[in-house]
Amino acid sequence: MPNIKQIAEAAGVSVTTVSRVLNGHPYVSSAKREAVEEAIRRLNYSRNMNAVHLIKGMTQTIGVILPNINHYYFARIMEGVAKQALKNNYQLMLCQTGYRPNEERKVLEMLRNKQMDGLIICSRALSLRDIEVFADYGPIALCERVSGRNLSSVYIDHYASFQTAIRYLWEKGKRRIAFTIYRRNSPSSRSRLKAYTDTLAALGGQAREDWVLDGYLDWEDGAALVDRLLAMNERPDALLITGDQVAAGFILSARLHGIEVPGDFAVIGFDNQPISSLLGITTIDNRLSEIGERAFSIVHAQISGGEGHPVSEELSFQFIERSSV
Amino acid sequence: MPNIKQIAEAAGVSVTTVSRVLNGHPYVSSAKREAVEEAIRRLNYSRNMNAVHLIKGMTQTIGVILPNINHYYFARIMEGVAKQALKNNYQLMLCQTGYRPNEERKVLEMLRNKQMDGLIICSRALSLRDIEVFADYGPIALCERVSGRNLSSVYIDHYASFQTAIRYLWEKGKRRIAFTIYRRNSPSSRSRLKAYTDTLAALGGQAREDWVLDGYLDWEDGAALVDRLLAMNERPDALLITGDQVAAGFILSARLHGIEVPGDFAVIGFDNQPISSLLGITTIDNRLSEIGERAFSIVHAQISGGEGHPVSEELSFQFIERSSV
DNA sequence: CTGTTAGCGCATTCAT
DNA sequence: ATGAATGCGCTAACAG
Repeated sequence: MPNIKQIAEAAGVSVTTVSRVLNGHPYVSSAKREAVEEAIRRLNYSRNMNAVHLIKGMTQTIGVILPNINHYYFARIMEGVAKQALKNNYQLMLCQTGYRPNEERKVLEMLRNKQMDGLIICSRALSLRDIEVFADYGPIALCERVSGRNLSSVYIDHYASFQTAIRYLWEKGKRRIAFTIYRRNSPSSRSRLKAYTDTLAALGGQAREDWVLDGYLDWEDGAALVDRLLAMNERPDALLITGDQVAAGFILSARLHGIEVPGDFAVIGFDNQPISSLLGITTIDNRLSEIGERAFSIVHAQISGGEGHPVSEELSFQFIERSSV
Repeated sequence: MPNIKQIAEAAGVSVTTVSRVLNGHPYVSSAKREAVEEAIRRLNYSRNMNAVHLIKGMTQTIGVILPNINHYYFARIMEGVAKQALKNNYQLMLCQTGYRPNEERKVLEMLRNKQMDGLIICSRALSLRDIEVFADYGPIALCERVSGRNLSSVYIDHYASFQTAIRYLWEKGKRRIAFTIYRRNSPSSRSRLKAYTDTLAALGGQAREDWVLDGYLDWEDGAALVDRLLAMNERPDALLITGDQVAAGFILSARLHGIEVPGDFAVIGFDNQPISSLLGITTIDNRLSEIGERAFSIVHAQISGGEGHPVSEELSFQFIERSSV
């Protein structure tokens, strides 16, 4: 592969002039411009972007941390991020770290290394304190509510969405409400647990610790939920299921057991996945794609606009009433 | 951010020595090694990887081209790729190009640019001829059958899998077999169409052009398929549906219309997605995650092992009999 | 409008 | 075991 110097020689100009046409700068006579373009074509030249990255101190790349790309929640966020990245001519580093703190640290280190200009964290194992340290090296946005830190944030109000869902169930006459989550200590789970407790207390209902069901992430977990409920002495009459694929797994498995939704259990799902529409699951649209798009745009704006303060942006969820309650 | 020279000064050694401890080389006295490590810690030094990439002519990054990450098929392949990337300490550039030739070209250009050391193409719009040109700049693997070119390939024999499915339907007494695909001119669709024609001809059945249904990619497409079938004068009695989410969309929508599977239409899906298990869909496991893993490993081996010839690797599909036929 | 020159930060001969 | 010097390929003052 030839370099810029060889192109300069071949075209009979200086490297500066080559660099200028490469970067579309003005002040190049069309004669020289054409000579350079001809040399580039003839020698099959292509710029070595690593040299550009070195000298500019930037890579036009942002990283995305997520536990697993093969899950609707993350793939949908990523889709939104990628859409904006394409539009803004940015590259994406996909970092599937499986909630392993050390892998997350390696990615943060890449920000420091200048392999990426900014970072989006869809979900995390590390503490905010550990993450914030790296904000000195480039803008970081999280897909969760964060405040009082040098970190940007795009989020849905999970507390309010849970409150909405619980009140809806209550109005429909449900008094025995349980809910499922994946990780008990995730930020969203904490908000939801608090909403569960607060809202039922306000309504005069009962928030039961043994009705907080964790470890539910995917289709098969939803299917397994049926057995767990059947084994209970005291069964709930309504379920909030955080993730429509879990809700779908539950509903489809329930049918096989002769259990009816909403008859035996009312169900509210989350994310408004395509499957929820097909099964008539009442759900809450968390606007995942837009979260991804906004996260990208915020990070991108901070990279371009010379930093500025971190941004916090709340997107409003949407309650979608169908027929599972 | 300090650079290697400042660390050298702070530690009272030369930059060479710093570089040596950075890269874990031998022949450094422990006294100097510790001095360097201390200086690194004290000045909060981090290597600028762009300089390393420039001088080494490599980036420890491979790119992945796919049309859309928010689809089971691609997310599952990507999961496999990412698993191996993590294990081998490689970075992944996710390039969601939406079947736009120009975007695919930009990614190929990045290979030439030395922004990535190799490339995996999950699905494509460009011709093999256009792609092959770039194999001079780094190993490229496609997730489809390719031969006689300077390109590696990991694939399932779609011809054989279709043949298997059609014969199975035939044995079950089905004589009016239709099938759905997404893109009519994709390589896999061509194989499938040929298998459809050949196999039915061999069995003495009828391959009908109007029973080749294209444009079916996702859940809602499956749901829409119901209407399309109902509008037909002559209806098939069996469907091969390439993608379990499409099959699921069809089955769930069919139920709402009082149509029975397998009673009115037998269905065979593809990919062995979790939903197929929940709905009892007979399907063909295309081993997507392993395709991703193998694609990564092949590209990685070629990068490390100084090229060598392109590799072609066929993975065997698995027919999974359930209750939709 | 054009060219000379000086780095960007690092790895790596080649001496010693 | 260590260091001086060279260069990876490019951009951007600066000087004309």
